[in-house]
Amino acid sequence: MAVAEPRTTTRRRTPRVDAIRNREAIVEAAAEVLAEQGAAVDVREIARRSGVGMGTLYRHFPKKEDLVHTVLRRDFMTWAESARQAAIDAEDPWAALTTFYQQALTGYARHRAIMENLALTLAEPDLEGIHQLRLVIEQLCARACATGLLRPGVTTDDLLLLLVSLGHAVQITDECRPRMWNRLLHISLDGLRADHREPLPCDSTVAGVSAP
Amino acid sequence: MAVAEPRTTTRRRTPRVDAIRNREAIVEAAAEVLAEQGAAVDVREIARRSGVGMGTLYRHFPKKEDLVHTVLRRDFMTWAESARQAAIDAEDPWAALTTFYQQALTGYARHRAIMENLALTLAEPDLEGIHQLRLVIEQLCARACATGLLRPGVTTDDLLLLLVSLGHAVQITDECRPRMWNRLLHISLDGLRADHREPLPCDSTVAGVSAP
DNA sequence: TCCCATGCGGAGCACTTGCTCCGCATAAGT
DNA sequence: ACTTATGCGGAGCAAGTGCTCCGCATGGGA
Repeated sequence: MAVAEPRTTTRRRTPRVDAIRNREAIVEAAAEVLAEQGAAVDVREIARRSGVGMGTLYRHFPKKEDLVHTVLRRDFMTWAESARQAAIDAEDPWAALTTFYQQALTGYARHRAIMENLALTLAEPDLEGIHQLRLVIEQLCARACATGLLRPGVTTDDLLLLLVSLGHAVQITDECRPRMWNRLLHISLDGLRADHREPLPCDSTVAGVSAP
Repeated sequence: MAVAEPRTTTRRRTPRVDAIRNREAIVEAAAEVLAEQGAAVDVREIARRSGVGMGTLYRHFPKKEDLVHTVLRRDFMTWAESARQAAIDAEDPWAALTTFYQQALTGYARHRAIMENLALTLAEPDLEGIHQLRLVIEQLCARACATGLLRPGVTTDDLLLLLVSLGHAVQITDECRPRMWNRLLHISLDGLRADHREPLPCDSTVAGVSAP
């Protein structure tokens, strides 16, 4: 069964080399453009930058969404990987947490398409890379919590929402007031420390608002 | 000179009543739609809701931008006014600050067009309403600072950026995790209190990673 | 070298959206 | 009632964008 027919129905198993090259060029160009301009970009711009025609682009990625997802999965994976590494290298749990935010906000908050989709970490982390990132933050949270440095009751979702929130602040201030967000980060991190009088409101951690 | 010509060139000083009615209907409908869907909405939708034709809409507001600005000015003014009132009513400066954030995030973070434009408070507060809102926050900041409750070095811009940042968090979590942002607000407000060891980084540098 | 399955390019279609144009309706002054 | 400046409606234009179609080029097996 697994024997390939010799001549009549020669199914090619591997794509042609130019097709592979083109596919990579498309992803590369798309990554650039998505980082710069977000997912609302014109598909023609991606085709232009990758030196490829529309037909080629749409054969490799039948929907714009397919291309966007491919790129986002790749970039989120890269991010998660580097974040995990940085977290491992860090001396103590608290340093790991602060370093993570610093790195994330310095390096990835400029990636517009990533920031646009980061909110999905909270709703539906279906994209593989997003899930990986979530796992890293979960670990950071657990470690900082275990050492008693993190304010009791702070959850992974809190840290994620803070990331999304600050990511937006970075995008807003990036051009007109560079690194102004750094002050906000300090403020938020201090609010995350354990030395506070009152506990956090457990408002609706689990969709809490009482049902009608 | 100021005498109006009697019949040949009767310049009407006041517009026709139906024109006034239409204009108001347009603004009303636009305010609704902009709050729900943001400024990227189709102009036809506004015309439809206000029961008016495209021609009418574009005579009153030659550019879509004109209509949007008119609505935003109105809504920002309303917001600033109610915020000012609430701040005056508050018992102490800190309560005024927390109440402001609560009210802003509960009531105005759902206004999509307002949130989209709130970032302008930091860059170019040319819209009159935005400037008014900035003044309110300036007062809140000054009062809380004077009583020593606010962390030294915190500026009006910090409070504004926090507002923008949290506003985004509200929009993100509004549907899937209602009021989850409340926890983030508590964290941030605690970070704003005066009882912290280290001072805030004075804007740029700090941030560890050395400049080239 | 020859052949053809596989892949390529980009004009063009379908739809959206900001804005205009112009024939028709009517408020309001006489 | 009559007139007309003022205002109205909505079809339609122009530009942008996702996606398709089809004639042509070519990698790679023989």
